[in-house]
Amino acid sequence: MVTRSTPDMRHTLLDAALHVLQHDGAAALTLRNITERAGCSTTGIYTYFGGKHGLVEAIYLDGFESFDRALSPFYEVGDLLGAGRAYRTWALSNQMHYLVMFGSAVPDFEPSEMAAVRAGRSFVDLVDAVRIAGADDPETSAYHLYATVHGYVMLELMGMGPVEPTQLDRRYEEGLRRALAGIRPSPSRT
Amino acid sequence: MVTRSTPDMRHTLLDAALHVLQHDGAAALTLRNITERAGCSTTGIYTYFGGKHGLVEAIYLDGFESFDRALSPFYEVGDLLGAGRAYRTWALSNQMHYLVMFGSAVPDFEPSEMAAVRAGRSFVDLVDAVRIAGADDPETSAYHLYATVHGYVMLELMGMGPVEPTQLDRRYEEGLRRALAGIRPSPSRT
DNA sequence: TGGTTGCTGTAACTAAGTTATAGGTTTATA
DNA sequence: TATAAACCTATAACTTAGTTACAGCAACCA
Repeated sequence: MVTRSTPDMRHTLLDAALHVLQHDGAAALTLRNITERAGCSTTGIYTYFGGKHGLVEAIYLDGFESFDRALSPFYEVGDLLGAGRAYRTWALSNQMHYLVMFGSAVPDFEPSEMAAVRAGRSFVDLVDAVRIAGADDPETSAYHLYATVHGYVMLELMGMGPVEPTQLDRRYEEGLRRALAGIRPSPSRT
Repeated sequence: MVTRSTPDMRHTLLDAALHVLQHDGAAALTLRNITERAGCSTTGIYTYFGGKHGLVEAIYLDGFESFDRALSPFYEVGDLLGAGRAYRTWALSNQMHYLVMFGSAVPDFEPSEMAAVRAGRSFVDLVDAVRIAGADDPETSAYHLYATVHGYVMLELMGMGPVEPTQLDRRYEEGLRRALAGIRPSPSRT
């Protein structure tokens, strides 16, 4: 029984794709795996996303939306330490998602101009937060913070750091401390 | 005319693979593209590497060898600033190679235990260099330096940083300065 | 010189992204 | 309400990629 397009077939497909991605990895992100889970044929991907590239771009954009929702509460109050912790928490909870956004998990994927601009907005939010926190050079400090946490998270996701979770926690806290130390003129200021 | 196995057919294949990877990207790294360039059939990949996974692992290992050769002159004299610059230079000269090693450019690839250990040796060398440079806690400081430069390089390779090359240069120098500032007890020491 | 070993190419198999086509369902219009 | 247009959907086929079966041939050894 096929009724006229479930109004949220697009959501169903995107959810299925995210489930496959998170549970079985980027290599298993095939149209047939996704559509089998979503309960339609591969044609659905073309109807709603124009193909696999469009689907991956939807994943990419959805990731930045979710990411921003996780960080904005901290940004709004200029809590850079909290934001840094939330950054890693989100990445560890959405490992494959993170690698689609920041790694090259889907080899032939490159975000469109529109998507890249959207992704850049997350950085603009960070710059504002760093400005609120009182940095001398918000752009440079924000980029430094961004690059540092990204480096820690990528190494952890790729399994290239220490293996014990507690040591990873400690290392990341130390990394945050050092990266933030360079931001305020006097680190002891409240 | 087919003579008995050219003694360096393995090298020929690896070179061809690196050429395809660097010029056409990870998505174009297909057995047929590689073997067409190397002048043999796809069977050669199975003879010398056991399949595509083995070939990618060879690329992975070759990358760390080349990487270490680029950094060791600086490590030996404890020149962390020079090593940091050489790190980025190597990554920018071998972008796709870097993404195979540190990104997830080949989605289903995971290095073997042996290969992961070999990759870890590069970090051990860095720890030694940081110790020579006089850090209080070489392990932690080395990991921080590692994560920071990796973060900067990954953002640059993924096109998620500023676009002007001179600004990327300046940003990276500033990142190095900040990351190194936390290493020596007194940054003004010669 | 004859046998063994190992490398090589051809061709076929399976899986994945994509597209053509036909059929059916909803919406709009007369 | 009847008809037409638009849209969605599934089936099936096409292309490409990783892999394997198989047969042939070159090098080495006794």
